[in-house]
Amino acid sequence: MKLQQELKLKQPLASVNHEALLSLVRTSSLMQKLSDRFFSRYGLTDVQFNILMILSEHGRDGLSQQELSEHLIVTKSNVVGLIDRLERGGYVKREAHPSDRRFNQIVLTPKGEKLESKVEKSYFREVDKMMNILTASEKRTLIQAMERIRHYIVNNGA
Amino acid sequence: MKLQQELKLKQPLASVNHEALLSLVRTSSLMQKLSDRFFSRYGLTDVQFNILMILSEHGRDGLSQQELSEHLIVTKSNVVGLIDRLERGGYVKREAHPSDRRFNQIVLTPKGEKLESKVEKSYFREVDKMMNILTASEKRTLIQAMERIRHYIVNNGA
DNA sequence: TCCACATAGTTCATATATAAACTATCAACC
DNA sequence: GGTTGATAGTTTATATATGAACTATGTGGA
Repeated sequence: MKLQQELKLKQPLASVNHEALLSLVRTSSLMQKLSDRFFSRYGLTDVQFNILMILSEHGRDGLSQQELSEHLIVTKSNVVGLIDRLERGGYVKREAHPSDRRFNQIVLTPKGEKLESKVEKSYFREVDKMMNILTASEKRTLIQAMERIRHYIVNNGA
Repeated sequence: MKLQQELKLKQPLASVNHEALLSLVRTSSLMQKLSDRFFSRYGLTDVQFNILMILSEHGRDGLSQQELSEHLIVTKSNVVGLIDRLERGGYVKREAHPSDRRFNQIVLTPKGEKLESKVEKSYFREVDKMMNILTASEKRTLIQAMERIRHYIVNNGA
């Protein structure tokens, strides 16, 4: 569907720049909703799955909440609640750092590991299904264009 | 910066599909943060400005909260709080519908109108600055590709 | 007319996100 | 070795978002 109808705009978008921006934002927001539905089948949110996936890359020592916040690109205060909920579900544990008591080492439980590896397979199948709608050339253009936009934001918006 | 570093991934992204998807999601999230900073200069959030802009298109009769929720593509329960906060700030008013007492007609106050028109100018300047980083051809490709992705989501994810 | 159903808005529980203020711990330096 | 400053995590206030359950109102049919 055309953006103008999707957003119920009374007038066509006057500027291609604005149309391109809204295209991107609206698509990302729809992807978010699709991903909410997908992960809720496993009793997870997308962010929770992301944490499980990051932790599964990092083995027995896990990551501190500070490190997690850097991987997730959110504030450390946000991580507190995220880990609280995952801990309540039995998917992760807060363990003491052996030499520095300021740190929590966040590690997957066996239950968390099991769920992660199950969901991950299904997740990548869905990603392929959706993204194969684009041609290889479109994907290259997209990746490249998005990188330039991020470069602009990081160097100007901050 | 390359996505792999931005997301602190230990390994390069195995699939172009996943890389394209994360490009998009990560860029949209950075845009969100940029827009947070932009609108906070005016004491607004991006969603609040969006509401003001939608209302300014719709004149004296305004919109019901239900209609607003359709424009914003959020649930009606979310709109309650959004309008509460805008009303508290003096930017909008809930008015009674003349013939159907179920409806609130949401309209801009003069204060809301004034702020909207001021912020809007500045907003479009910023959009142009950022999106002019892309070539006209990249923007066309982006708009077109995003539309196909949204079509897929609406027809498969629902 | 009254009953059933639909519609608009609200409330509540929950999840995500930030910034600011706070506690606890550690490290470094004089 | 004690003060100073940095770092890790928590708490609180606020904003956004959903879905489910609720109230109030309107509509249409038997």
